[in-house]
Amino acid sequence: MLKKERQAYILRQVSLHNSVLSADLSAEIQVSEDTIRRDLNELAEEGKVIKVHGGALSKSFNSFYLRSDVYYGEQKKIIANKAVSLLKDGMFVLSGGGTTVVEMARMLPEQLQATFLTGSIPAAYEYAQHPNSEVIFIGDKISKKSQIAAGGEAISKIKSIQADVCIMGVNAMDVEKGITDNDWDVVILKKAMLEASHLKVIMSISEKLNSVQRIKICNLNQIVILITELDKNDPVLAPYRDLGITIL
Amino acid sequence: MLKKERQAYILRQVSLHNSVLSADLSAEIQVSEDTIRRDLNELAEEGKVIKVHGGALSKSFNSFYLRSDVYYGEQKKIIANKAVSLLKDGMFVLSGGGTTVVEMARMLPEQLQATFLTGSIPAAYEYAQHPNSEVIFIGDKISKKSQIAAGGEAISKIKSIQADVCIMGVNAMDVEKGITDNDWDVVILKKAMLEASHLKVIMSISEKLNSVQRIKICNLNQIVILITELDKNDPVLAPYRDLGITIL
DNA sequence: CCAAAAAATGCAAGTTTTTGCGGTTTTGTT
DNA sequence: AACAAAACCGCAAAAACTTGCATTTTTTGG
Repeated sequence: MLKKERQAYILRQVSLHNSVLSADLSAEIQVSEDTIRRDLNELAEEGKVIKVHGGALSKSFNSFYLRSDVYYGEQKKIIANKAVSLLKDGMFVLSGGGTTVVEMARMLPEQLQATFLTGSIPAAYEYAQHPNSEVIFIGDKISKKSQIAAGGEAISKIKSIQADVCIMGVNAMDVEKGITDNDWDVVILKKAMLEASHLKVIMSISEKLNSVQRIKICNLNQIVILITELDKNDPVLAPYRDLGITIL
Repeated sequence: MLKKERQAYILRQVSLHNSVLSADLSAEIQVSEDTIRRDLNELAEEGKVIKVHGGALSKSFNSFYLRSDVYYGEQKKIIANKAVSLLKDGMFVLSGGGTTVVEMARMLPEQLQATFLTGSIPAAYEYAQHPNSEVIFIGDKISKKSQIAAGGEAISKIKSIQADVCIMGVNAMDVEKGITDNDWDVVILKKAMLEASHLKVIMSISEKLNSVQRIKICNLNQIVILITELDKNDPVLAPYRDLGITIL
């Protein structure tokens, strides 16, 4: 096999799998690992691949795996935009505290006159910037990890109210296992929030779909509306639609 | 799986779920926890994540800074420095929400283990950044003007506690007229805060000395400690010292 | 076609990186 | 203060890399 052929084969494998191991290639092409290494080094010098210890990565690896926060930001803006459309004047909105919620808070239309209840410091801060809406902070001890008020005080306060809509981001969701999270305080809080509101809306970037974390918040059949950055007819969402959830 | 791939996976999990546990990752990727820990340390050194006991946190989630306009930054830093010296381990601190307080919150010594109660969003945010102190947010409707929780709920909550020290900035003070402000909500709140604490400390840049605003909070003889950016023996402060106030 | 030069390949020896493991220390919690 | 989990430390084995060199293959110029 010619050198050029071999390198072409390597490139194909890289673009196919996003990464290759020197040992694998060596076995596949039946040449010594040294040769593979030299090939990879050449390809790396030419800028065709990224050489790493043990093999090589595709150039597009960075955008594929190391999706920047900016990239997530775009998705979250799409979600936030859809969420905003649910809000009407006079509504009582129980709101969580994730980054998606903050994004939504920044996008509220000027004239909206709603009342937001939240226990999240960043979210409250953003809501407070809004000219026509009110913010009520549900106080308690602040959980450092998530910057939200968590504790019996907050829980009982939430339980005592009845909101029109509850909007929150989720950490993980799965058709089988429902909505899950890994922070005990947050779970308790979210449970209470969902119980306290009539219209239960959750927001999630599609990457979090079909993932599970340790502590369960609720089953999916409790959820009324699901917002992702995907088109509402995307096949990935089919199983959720089948559960009777409205997809936005 | 290549090391780089593994680290990329970790980064994705972190930015997706805001936090990860070493044990989880270890199980997911099927490598020893030691390896995960080494990865997390590397990523932390590169500034990609924040390493904590047991796992790591997303950098972006924990660092969206609240903008705070500091006009008299230097003077307020001097004041904040003096105020910090009053705080001791185990203290219950009732804290206001002005820029000076925020400045102070940023200057807390690492090891301080105190509990801060506040109704101010910016202040709570800063306190929450501190590694060893606790923050309890006193919730209520947020007054847009001052970014603090103001209302009957907050008042009655404050009245039900007994703090060691109350630290707040003031808007105007005068030997004759006492401490005054021009925002009704804030006045009510500050009154309650002063009543609820044993050691009453106020902070003010010297410019605000001998000025009066519309609504009265209290007389100066109630105040125990006054902190300004001036030297404690500055003649401007003489009338206040004569009232029996300790000048810092 | 041939021979010299150049390039490519494989191999061996030595070095570096990576990883997991046992034991100890630190940390956080109760 | 006590306990368990997590972090740290040092070590050792395995894998990967480097370098130098000998051998083979390809190229090139008569």
